[in-house]
Parts: sequence; structure tokens; C-alpha cells
Amino acid sequence: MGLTKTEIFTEEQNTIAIFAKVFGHPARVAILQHLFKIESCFCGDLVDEIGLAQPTISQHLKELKYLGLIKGNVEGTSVCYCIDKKNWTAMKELMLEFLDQDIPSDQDCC
Amino acid sequence: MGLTKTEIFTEEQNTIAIFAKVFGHPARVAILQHLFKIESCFCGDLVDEIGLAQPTISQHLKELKYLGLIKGNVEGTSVCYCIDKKNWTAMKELMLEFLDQDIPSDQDCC
DNA sequence: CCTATTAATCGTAATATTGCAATAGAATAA
DNA sequence: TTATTCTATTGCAATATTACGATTAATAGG
Repeated sequence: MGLTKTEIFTEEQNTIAIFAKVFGHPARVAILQHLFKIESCFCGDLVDEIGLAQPTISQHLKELKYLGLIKGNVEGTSVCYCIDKKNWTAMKELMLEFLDQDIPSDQDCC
Repeated sequence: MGLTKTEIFTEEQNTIAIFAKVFGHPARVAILQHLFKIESCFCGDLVDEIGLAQPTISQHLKELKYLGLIKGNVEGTSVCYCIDKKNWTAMKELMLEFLDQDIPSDQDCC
């Protein structure tokens, strides 16, 4: 099938999965890390920095943009991409809540 | 192609992506949340709790186990699954480092 | 032994993802 | 206008993922 049964899960579970999925590819991790490192951020730079073809990078950027994690600003023929910090923070809160479930005991139950 | 070019990325980027990918499906998110909620943790319960077939749950558990995030303990005909807290903490550190890149300014560059 | 119970594995169909060549679009420069 | 530059889109092949029916272990109970 290859089709996720989203309807049987909570909205929170689906949202966590959607954000996690976008981080589930090293190219998108690399893009985000690079955008954080250099605050100014032209698109062509990413193609040089990461070793993937321009259409491939463009596709990854599209996904990141669709989730609101980055913004793109047209400047002449180039496009300046950067992190949408507000949305990034909101996403981070959600992921932290999920990752931080392990407060109680140190020992495992089995 | 459908084949990720892992060789052009750093080990850290690949590791982040691998962990993120496992959270990229709501069923696995749900499994982990349930394992955190009830400390004791039989496998059949997960099949009832989540509305997916037994082979499907078993497959998701296998992936979580492969990454070391959960442990399985045979008890008679049942298997008791639980979070591997040590590995969970290590994974969390890595993810936090990635998610917490946004310390500097509040304003976006574009 | 046989049977029931539980979980893992196999096989397979449906769908999704990745990557890129080719092309199209959009703005600038000459 | 025409050429150039940069990015987005299209189309497609290769591979991966998801889901589950059927089957196979593995253990427990009679």
C-alpha cells in the first residue's frame, strides 16, 4: 500500500510525524543547518554546498517551505531562503514535548 | 530513484535523518507514546490500542528496535516491549542539538 | 502428543520518495 | 530585443515504505 492511515491517529501524532518526516532526509537536515549557519542564504549556494542537482535541492526547499519552516524571498533572479524562526520555535515546542516524555525513572521495565 | 545519497552527507546529518525518519510515521509515534504512558508494555496491547494489523505493528516495532529505541523481552508467548531509556536519552541529545540551532536573533533575514 | 495463543516473517500490492535531465519561467544585462 | 542567469516545474526511472493476508515459529496448557 505505502499509504499511511492518518485517520486513526490523533492530530498531534500526525503533526509530529509530518515534521519528523521532513527531517528524515539528510539533504534537508543539511539545508537547515546551512541556513542557520549563514544568516543570509542564497539558493544557488545550497546547490554548491550540498552535492545534489539543482532540481533536487529545489524540491527539498519546496517541502521545507510547505511546512513553513523556511521562507523564500525573490531578489532579482536569485531567491533568498531563510529559516522562519517563529514557525521553527513552534515546531520545536511540539517535538520537545514528544522527546521529553522520559522524565520518570532511569530503569527500564524489561 | 528513491535512493538517498548518504555518502555526500556528514555522519551527524545521516544519523539525525535516520532517527527523524523513524518518527516520521504516526504509528511509531503512537507506539512510543503508549510505551511511555504504560510502563509495562505487551505487544498485543499495541495492536488493540492502535488500529493496525498485527504484522504491521510488528514491523514498526522491528524498526524501533533496530534503532535501539525500544527493547523486547520474551515472556511466555508474549513479548514485553519498553523504551530503552539510555538510548532514548542519547538520541534526544542529538535531536536537541539540531532543533536548538535558533538561539541568536529573533528576526528573520528575509 | 495436540491445541491454543502470541508474535515474527514472507510475499505482495499500492503508494510514496528520491534524483535528475529537460524544460519552462522570470528577472537582469547588454 | 536577445542573451544570460537563476530557480521552479515536469516527467520519469529506480527504489523505499506501508499495510496486510497467509504462514511460520515459539511457548504454554491440557
